[in-house]
Amino acid sequence: MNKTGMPEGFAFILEKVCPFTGARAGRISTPSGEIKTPVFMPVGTQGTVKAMAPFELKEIGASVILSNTYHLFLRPGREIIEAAGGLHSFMQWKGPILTDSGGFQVFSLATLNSISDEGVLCRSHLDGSLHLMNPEWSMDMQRILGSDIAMCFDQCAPYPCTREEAALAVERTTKWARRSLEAHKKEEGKGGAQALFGIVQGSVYKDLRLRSAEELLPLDFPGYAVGGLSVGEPAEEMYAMLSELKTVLPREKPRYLMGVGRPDNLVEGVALGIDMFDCVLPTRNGRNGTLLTPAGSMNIKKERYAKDFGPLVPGCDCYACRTFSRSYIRHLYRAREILASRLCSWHNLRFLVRLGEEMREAILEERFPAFLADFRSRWKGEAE
RNA sequence: GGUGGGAUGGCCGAGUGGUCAAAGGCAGCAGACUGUAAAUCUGCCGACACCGUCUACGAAGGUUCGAAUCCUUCUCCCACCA
Repeated sequence: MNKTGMPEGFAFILEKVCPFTGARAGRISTPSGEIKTPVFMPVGTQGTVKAMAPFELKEIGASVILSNTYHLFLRPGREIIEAAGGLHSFMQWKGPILTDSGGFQVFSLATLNSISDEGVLCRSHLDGSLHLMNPEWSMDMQRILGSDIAMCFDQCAPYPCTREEAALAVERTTKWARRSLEAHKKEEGKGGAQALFGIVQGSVYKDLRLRSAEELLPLDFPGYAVGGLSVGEPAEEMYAMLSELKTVLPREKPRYLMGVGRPDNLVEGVALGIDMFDCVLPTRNGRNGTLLTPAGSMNIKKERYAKDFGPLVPGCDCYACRTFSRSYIRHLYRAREILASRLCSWHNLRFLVRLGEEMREAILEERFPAFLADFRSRWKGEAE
């Protein structure tokens, strides 16, 4: 670990900051390659971005993908991942991987869990078996996975939640961040370079967000994530939290807004100083027949597209848009053909990855405010 | 020619005197999806003047306060026998 809190093989260079909005362009170096920011990271929960092969992700322009500690722990399990030589080699994705700690599953699988300071007693959603998940467990598993960026084991408060609940989650998240860091240092001795990011909690309470950040900053993580947002709160609440954190989070470290999201959330997030995003939306919605466009979502299942032989989204450079008509994709979807899921995921992923590229370009070329205004004027939430 | 079984909303298919505009499934239409228990889930799905009325369970007639359900005749389909 060098003097800036950055582990070997990991670095963040802030290339340019938009003086009007605070939008940032940068580069993250990892042992598996470079990530240009702002960046959208496709989610590959079970060691695969659903319906997409690694070479296709490369074609799409994805530079880093997400995977999940909890899911890969339950299946295939620690032993098999270790025997495979880590996740990169197991899933044949050579680029950077960020692993989520399992903290989010504590929240999303709440009915199966009981939480204490020690950790989370979690019933497997697969077979009902009982597991204790805590910072030490998470750091061990993330080391086995061999991700380039690991996340602290945190507690994500639901929305809505009371101040008291949110405060407890912050308190626990801080405790767990210390333990995560401690455990991670020990794991480092076992070889491999991995950056560990801290996660700011605090629900929609400004003071709690600030407290959470204040408590985590001394731990000097090489990157900071904002968690516990996009869990059902109005977008304005999310933006309010981000603007609160904008000046508090260290300028020279990457900032990651977890679980976001929609194109408008990405753009507003970048305008509020965020560098990294991940979301299941492009793949999940893609599998469910919803496509992203500059104006908003469009549902390819609609009857109105039955005889629409134009491209999915005019002007899009993705394989699906370059090749197939709306009518054809609608047909595939209705016929429940697996190619529909693939092509819609393909488009949505490309759309968000490109959005990151476009924002980066705009920031570097010092025209982000115009980009922002243009995006807002086009965005309606729904296409046509 | 005889005997038995059957005909239910776009399709398949429950229902055998009232609580039936009629289960369930499919198809259709619409909506949702934000660190993935999701190729998932939800709603609508006879007509209209839509908190009500009308038309409906092969057709026509009958029994009954009341029928998709019981009776009669007819039409068509299936099986077996001749």
